[in-house]
Amino acid sequence: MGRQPSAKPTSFDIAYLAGVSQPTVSRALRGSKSVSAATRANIERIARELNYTVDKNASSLRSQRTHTLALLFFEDPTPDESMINPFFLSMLGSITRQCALKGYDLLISFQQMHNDWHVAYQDSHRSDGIILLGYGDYQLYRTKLEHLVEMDTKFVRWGSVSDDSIGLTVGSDNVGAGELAGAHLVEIGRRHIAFLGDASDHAPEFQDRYTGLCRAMRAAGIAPDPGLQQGAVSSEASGYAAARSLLASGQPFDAIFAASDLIAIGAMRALAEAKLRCPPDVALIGFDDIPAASQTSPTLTTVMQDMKGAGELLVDALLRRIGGADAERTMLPAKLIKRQSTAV
Amino acid sequence: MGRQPSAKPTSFDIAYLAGVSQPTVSRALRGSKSVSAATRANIERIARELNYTVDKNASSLRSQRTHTLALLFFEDPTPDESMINPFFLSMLGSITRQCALKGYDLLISFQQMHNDWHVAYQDSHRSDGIILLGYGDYQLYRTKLEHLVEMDTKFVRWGSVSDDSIGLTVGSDNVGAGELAGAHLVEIGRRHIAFLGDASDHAPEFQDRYTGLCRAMRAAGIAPDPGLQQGAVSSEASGYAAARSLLASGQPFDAIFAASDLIAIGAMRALAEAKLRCPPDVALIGFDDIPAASQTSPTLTTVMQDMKGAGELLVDALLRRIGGADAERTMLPAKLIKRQSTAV
DNA sequence: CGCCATAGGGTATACGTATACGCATAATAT
DNA sequence: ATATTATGCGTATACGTATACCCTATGGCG
Repeated sequence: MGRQPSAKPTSFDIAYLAGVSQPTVSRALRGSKSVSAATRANIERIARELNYTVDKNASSLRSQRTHTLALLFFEDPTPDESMINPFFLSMLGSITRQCALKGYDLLISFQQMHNDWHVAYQDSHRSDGIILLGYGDYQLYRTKLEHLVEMDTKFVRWGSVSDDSIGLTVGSDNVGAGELAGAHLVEIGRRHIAFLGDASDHAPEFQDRYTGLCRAMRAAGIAPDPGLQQGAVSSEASGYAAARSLLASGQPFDAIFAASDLIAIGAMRALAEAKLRCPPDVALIGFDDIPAASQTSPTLTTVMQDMKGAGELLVDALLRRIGGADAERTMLPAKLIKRQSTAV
Repeated sequence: MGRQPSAKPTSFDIAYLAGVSQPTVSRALRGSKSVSAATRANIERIARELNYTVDKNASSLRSQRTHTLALLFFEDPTPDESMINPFFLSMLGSITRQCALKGYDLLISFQQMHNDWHVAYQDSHRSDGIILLGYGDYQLYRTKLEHLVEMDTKFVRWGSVSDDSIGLTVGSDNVGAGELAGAHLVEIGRRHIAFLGDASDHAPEFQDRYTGLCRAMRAAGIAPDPGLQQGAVSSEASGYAAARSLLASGQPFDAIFAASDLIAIGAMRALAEAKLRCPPDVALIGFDDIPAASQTSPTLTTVMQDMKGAGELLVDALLRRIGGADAERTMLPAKLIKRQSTAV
C-alpha cells in the first residue's frame, strides 16, 4: 500500500537514498569524471531500481539543449492530402534509426510551403536542429533559408549540392546519376533521349540530372536535343501529361529519362496508351527506386539513391553542426538498377 | 551593433515592454479570462513584434504537460533495416496533420519488439500520451500493454478491436472487411477460396479477416475449407512462400484472399510462375491498398482502410483519454477497391 | 454610507535539472 | 615540512514558465 507507483522519482530521491547531494546524482548520471567510481555505481544502481529517468523538460530547460532534432517535410500544396512522396518516407526510417543511435529524439512535422515554419521552430527551443526534406519550388524558400542562416539556426537540407546552395546541404550526386542513366541508354544503342522533368533552377536536382544526361550524351558524341525535354513535377499525373505532350510534339525518340519514378510511371502509362512497347520502341529510366518501380509492367530501370547512407549522413552532419563544427556539403553516389524497361 | 538577434525574448521582456508583470503575460497568452481585453491585445502585439514563442521546456516543466504525443512503430526484427510497412507510413501523414491541428507535437520512434519501450516513455515526461502502431506478434507485447495500463500511461493502439484487447484500441472493422472481400469473390462465382495469412491469435487482425471471409462463405452456403488456409506474415516473400505451399498441396482453389497487399503481391508472383492466369484461373484480393497495388499486373483488387480517418481517430481518442475522458474502442468501416485481379 | 463581490493583476514560489564556485581532504612536488 | 595541485563533492542558483494566493480599486446593493 502507500505510495502511488506513478509518483515519478526525482534526482533528489536518488540523492537521499545514496546519501549524496542532488548535483552529485546529476553528475554521476551524466558521466562527469569528477565523481568516484564507487559513488557512481551506487547511484546508477539506485536509479535503476527506482526506474528513474531524467526529466527531459527540466534537463533541457537548464542546459538549453533538447537532444531532439526536428524533421520538416515540405510539400507543395496538393489536393491529395494523404499522399507523401514515397522516396522521403523511405528516408524516414534511416533518419529515425540514426537519431536513436545518437541518443536524440525526433520531432516530425509536415509543412506547407507557404507556412512560416522558419519562425515556428527557431525559438521555441524544441529542437537543437532541423532537417529539411522536400521537393518543391526551390526559389520559393530560398529567402526562408537565408533567414535561418541569419538567425544562426542549425539545419541540414537534402537537395542539390551546388556551390550556391544555402546552408549545409547533403544530397545525391545528381549529375553523376544522370550520367549513369545516360551512359546506360547510350550503351544500349539509344540516341534520341528525352528528359521528363523540370530543368529550371526551380528544381536544381532535376536540373542536375538533366545536366548529367547531356554530359553522357556528349561524351558519346551525341548532341542533346532541347526539344526532347519536357517539364514535369514529381507525380504520376504530371509524368503522364509530359509524355503525352512529348508524343504530341511528333519528335522521334527512342528513350526517356524521367527525373523521378512517379514521372516514369506516368510516362509508362502514356506509352502504353500510344501502343508503344517499352523496351523495344522506347527505353525508360526513372529515378528513386520506389517500391512500385519493381511492380510495374515492365519493371522499371531506375537510379537508386543511398537512402540509408543519406539518413545517417544528414543526422551526423547536423549533429556536427550543432556541436559547432564546420560540416561540409556532401554528395552521395547513386546506383543504377537495371530492370526490364531498358532490357533490349 | 547591440543585441544579438538570437537572444531569445522571454515573457519578462514582454512584461517589461507592456508595463505589466510576467505572470500577466503568461495569463494573457494562454487566454486566461482574468486579464482585460486591452492588456491582452497589447501583450499579443508586443509578443508578435518580438517573435516571441513560449519556451516549451519551461512550460512543460511547470505545467507537467508536454503537448506532445509519441508515435511508436513496432517492427519485427527484419533483415532489411530500411523497410517500413507502407500501410503505416501512409497513416503517418494523417496522424501528423491531426496532431498539428490540435496543437500537439509528434515524437517518432521505431522500436524493435524486444526493447523496453514500455519503460522508456512512461516517465521521461516527453509526451502526454503514446500511439502504438505495428503488426507483429500480439501475444509478445500483451504483457507490456498490461504494464502500460497498470502505470496509468495514456495510450491508443491500432489493431484488432475485440473485447479482450487491452487498453484503448482503434481499428478497422476487419471482420466486416473480410466479409466484403468474401462476398465479392462469391459474387463472381468463386467457391474454393484460399486465405493467406496467419489466422492464430498472434495476429488478431488477420484472424478477424479470416473470420469475415468464412462468414461470407457460409452465408452463401459454402463451407470454408481449413486446408485452404496458409499462414503468412505481411511481406512479399512470405506471401510467395505461402502461395507456393498452397500450390504444392495440390488442393484445388479458384480464389485467394490475402491478408495484406504484400502477401498478395508475393502470391501473384507465385501464380505467374505456376502459369496460372490471374483473373481467369484464380481471383485475388489483397488488403491495405498500398500504392503498389495499382501498379501490379494485373492491378490488385484490395480492401482499403480509411487511413485518414484512422489517424484522426487515433489522435482524438488519445487526446480524450489524456483529458480524462473514457474514450471507447472504435471501428472504422473499410472499402473494397475492385481492380483487374477479380475482373472476370 | 458601509459591505461585499468582482475584475484585474501583482507577489511569491514551484517545476527538476545542470553548472559555477567553493571547500575540504588527499596526493604530490619542493 | 610547507606549498601546490588534483580529487570529490556540497552550496547556491539559474533556466522560463505557470499557478496559488493576496491585494486594490471599483461598483452594486441594502
